[in-house]
Amino acid sequence: MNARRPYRREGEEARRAALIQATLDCIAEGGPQAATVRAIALRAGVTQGLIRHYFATKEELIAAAHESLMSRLTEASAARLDELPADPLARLSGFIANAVTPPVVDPRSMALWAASMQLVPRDPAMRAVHEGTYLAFRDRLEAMIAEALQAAGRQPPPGGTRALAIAGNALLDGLWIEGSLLPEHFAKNEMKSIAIKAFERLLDLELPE
Amino acid sequence: MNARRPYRREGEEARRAALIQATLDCIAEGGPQAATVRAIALRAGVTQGLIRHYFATKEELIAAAHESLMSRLTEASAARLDELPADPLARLSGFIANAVTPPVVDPRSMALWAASMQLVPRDPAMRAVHEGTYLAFRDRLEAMIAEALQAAGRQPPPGGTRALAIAGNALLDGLWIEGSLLPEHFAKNEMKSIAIKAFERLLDLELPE
DNA sequence: GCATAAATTATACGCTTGCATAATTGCCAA
DNA sequence: TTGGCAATTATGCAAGCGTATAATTTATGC
Repeated sequence: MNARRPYRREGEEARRAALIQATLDCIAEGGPQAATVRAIALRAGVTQGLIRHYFATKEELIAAAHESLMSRLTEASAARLDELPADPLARLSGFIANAVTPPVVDPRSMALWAASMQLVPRDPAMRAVHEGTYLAFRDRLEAMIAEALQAAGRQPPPGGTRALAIAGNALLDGLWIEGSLLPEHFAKNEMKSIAIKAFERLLDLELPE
Repeated sequence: MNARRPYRREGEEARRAALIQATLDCIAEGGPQAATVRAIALRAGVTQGLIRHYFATKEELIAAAHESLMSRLTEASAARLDELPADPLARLSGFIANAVTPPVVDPRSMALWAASMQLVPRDPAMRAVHEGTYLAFRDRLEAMIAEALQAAGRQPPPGGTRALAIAGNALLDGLWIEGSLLPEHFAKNEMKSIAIKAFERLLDLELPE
């Protein structure tokens, strides 16, 4: 006569958050195929039936997890913005350094990002999220570039700052990926110094730090 | 009394190649989870049992497919090198343009790349392949940068060309990703022009085209 | 305290998966 | 022409999957 497993009732929000967190952990650790309903439930400390109680389908849970991940990354980035100095040049420099060093550069985030990238081409919802976060980041970068140029008394190049923002964004993306994927190939502060020097040349500007 | 399905005997190499191709098609279309033994066999025009005859396990087939993909990309890149002009500046310019325009920029390649990126952190073999192809591409770029600088009579910046190659590689990677992922966000030749202008500023050099 | 509703566990079902193995067929050598 | 062997098909199996649903326990309001 095995006793039934005892349990505590948690609020809906807490349980949903725990399930989402467990889902992300599973994906980060073993890829999407490791994120089975049973594995997620086990990691969240509940039995598998409970998942159905909060998410009608597994697909729904995956989508919620992705949305949570992306908004968390966006929030983190926005929060950091407030911590940056007010001077436009130092501000841009800090923003760049932030994007290519831990904790933004991180194998786990990279794994999760790669997993969602895979869904973007065929899942419209995922695509919309990616589009939104990409443009938000790029627009933020473009604004900071414009302010930095203005502060230094420089003219934006012919064609405006759009091309600079696209290139700068691509540069940061690429460095983020390689820094996360092959961290031991780069010295301690190499990424930061490479990124800032590249932006200095890109913008024809001297950046602090 | 249904007749048994008729078949033709193919050489081992042809069948292996067909199975690998079918595997890549499946992954590109529906992600790794869509690459089931049955789906691959169906696409290759054989029955599922045959896969076991050529690959001891599905994992082995996946690894072979990944290796094939990567070496094909490397070969394609190397083949293009011969088609580039001899003049170092035009050569670098052509190399850059090539990296950010179709057929290199391509949603299918992007999907396959994302799928393998996911495996890099936990599969040592995948990691080794990624490391090798990344460094090969970067070294090639670094050599072309050095030649272009020399041809223009410029000195490499303090710290040498390593930093420039890392940054340039990251720039191309980032543009490749976004160009493949959100193609309709960029005008016809915008990627090419952005990439070349960015390199011009990065290297303080005028590039043709 | 007790009834009641909701949260959670427990169990089961049908399907798909990767893999094994037996049965057959196409092809080449003699 | 015809054996014989390897390539291929066909069939089956156990495990794991997502989902459905019934049974039970926790908490809450009266």
